[in-house]
Order: sequence, then structure tokens, then C-alpha cells
Amino acid sequence: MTASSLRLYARLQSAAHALKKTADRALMDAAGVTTAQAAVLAVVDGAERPTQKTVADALGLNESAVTGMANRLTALGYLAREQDPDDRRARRLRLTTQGEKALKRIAAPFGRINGRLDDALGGDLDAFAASLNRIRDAFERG
Amino acid sequence: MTASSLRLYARLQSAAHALKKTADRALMDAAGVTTAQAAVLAVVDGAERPTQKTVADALGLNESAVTGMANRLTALGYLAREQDPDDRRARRLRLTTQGEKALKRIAAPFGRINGRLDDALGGDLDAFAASLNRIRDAFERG
DNA sequence: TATTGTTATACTCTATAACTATA
DNA sequence: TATAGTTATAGAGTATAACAATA
Repeated sequence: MTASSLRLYARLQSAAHALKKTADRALMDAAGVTTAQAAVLAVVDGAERPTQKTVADALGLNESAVTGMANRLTALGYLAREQDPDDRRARRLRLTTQGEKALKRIAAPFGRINGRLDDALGGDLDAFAASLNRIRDAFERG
Repeated sequence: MTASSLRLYARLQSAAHALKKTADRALMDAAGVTTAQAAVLAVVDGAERPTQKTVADALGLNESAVTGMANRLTALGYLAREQDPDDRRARRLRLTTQGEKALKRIAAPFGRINGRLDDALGGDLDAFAASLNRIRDAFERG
């Protein structure tokens, strides 16, 4: 447990927090959605009418967090929620036309954030991404 | 804006979230405090009776976040808050004896988290830490 | 009977905006 | 005018417990 390893946890949280704060403001100003909302819309867009449980697993969230988020996104008109006819416990999500439009509005401002991220990292992008994957793999199940 | 750069933001948030979730449970079980509380206690411990503003800057938080956190930590008995005699706007923070004990209880479980982090990253620790620093520098002011 | 998907509740943490008081 | 702090309000997350539906 060296001093640098002691600080590593804090550095990761600090970098993630600063980036999220900037991205949240950029997406809210340009597209009227938060990064958390954008993440859910992107997952729903990339899947075939996923259940809320599927979204929770994809993002590493609690089911109740997804219930709350789906409530907000349906109230905003971006998401529609329908009962699964084959499994009446499950509720499947899909994007509305407005939700698809919101996703398109996100692309440009989010691209600018990613451009700044690339610039900040220089050429070490692949190694950095691999390290992030290792951390997620090591901790995603607790 | 490549596919891998598009995913980099999500990977960073995902790794930070998984790690925080695990660390929160470990610290709560072993020491009765959250990681966010531990971070504030550590900053107060490392500074000379810092103001709330000093803590906010050190952690990249809003002043209102620190107000709420200081309220909770004083209610828990870990922190004491005193008026600065020279600047009556400012309130200076210090650890109570209980706060010092809580910090000591944190050391072991947090050390175990950091050990797992080291194991997950193998030898790339320095390069990874440097990348995190570059991201924080690039985004901490928005 | 055990597991799964969802929801309700209560809590923590963070943000923004509007405000008070001091510098 | 600018700065330190507080408050109000809101979003986003956690854990736990309950529930109906399914295996």
C-alpha cells in the first residue's frame, strides 16, 4: 500500500467527477439531457426493446435506479414503456421519436467532449482504455 | 470521433462507479462511513483547520455539497465547525477524537481496496495515474 | 418453493440558483 | 463588487423490503 496507490482511488474518482461535471453541463446546454439520461437512451437505442433489468445490468445500476430514471424519461417524452406479453413481470423500453431526436442532439456536444479527452490523453488511449476495462472487470461484481 | 473514443467516457464512468460501489460497501461495513465522508475527513486531517471552501476546492465539489456533508459529519460526531475570528464569513473544520478514530478504522479496508486495484492494473500503475491527472487537469475548470 | 422484474421507501451525494453576510 | 456560506429544489444513486409473476 504505497502512497501512490493510496492516491489512485481518489485520482480516478476525481478525474471521473470533473469529466462528468463538464459533460453534464455541455449536454444539458446543447441537448437538454443529462449524461445519465443520455446513457440510458443510448443503451435502449442499441438494444431490441430491452427490459429495465437489461438496462440496469448494462450500466451497472440498481433496478430501482432504472425505475426512477425510466419514470423521468417517460415524463420527458423520450421513452415509452410497455408490458412484455410473454413475461408479465417485465416492462420493455423503447425510444419515442422525441427520444431519437434527443440522441441526435447529443452527438455533437458529446463528440466535442470526447475530442478534448483524446487531446488530453495524447497517444495512450488504448492502454488507458485497457486499464479501465481491467478495473471494471475486477470490481463490477463487488 | 472514433468508436473507441466514443466509448472512453462511458468506460471511465463505469470503472469509477464499480470501484466506488465496492469501496462504499467495504468502508461502510468495516468503519461505518461512506467513501465521500472518508474523503472529507482525510482532507480535513491533512490541512490546518481548513475552511469549507478549501475542502470544496480540494475535492472539486460545490460549496453547497460541503455544507451538507459538514452537517452530516458534525451530526455524526466526526467533525467540529468553528467560526474564523479573522473572517467572519468563513467556518473552519477540524476532526473530533471520534473523527480521528473513524479515519483509523478506514485504513485497513481501504488498503484492501487499493491492493485489489494494484493487482487489477498490474505494472501499468504510473502510466494510468498520469493519464488520470491529465484528464483532471483538462476538465477540472470545466 | 425459489427466483426474477419491478416498485416503494428512506437515505446519501451532488448540482444549480437564489439568498445572507462579510470583505 | 466579490467571496464564504446557507438554503431550496432537483436529479441520480444506494440498500432494503415488499410484491406479483414465472420457473
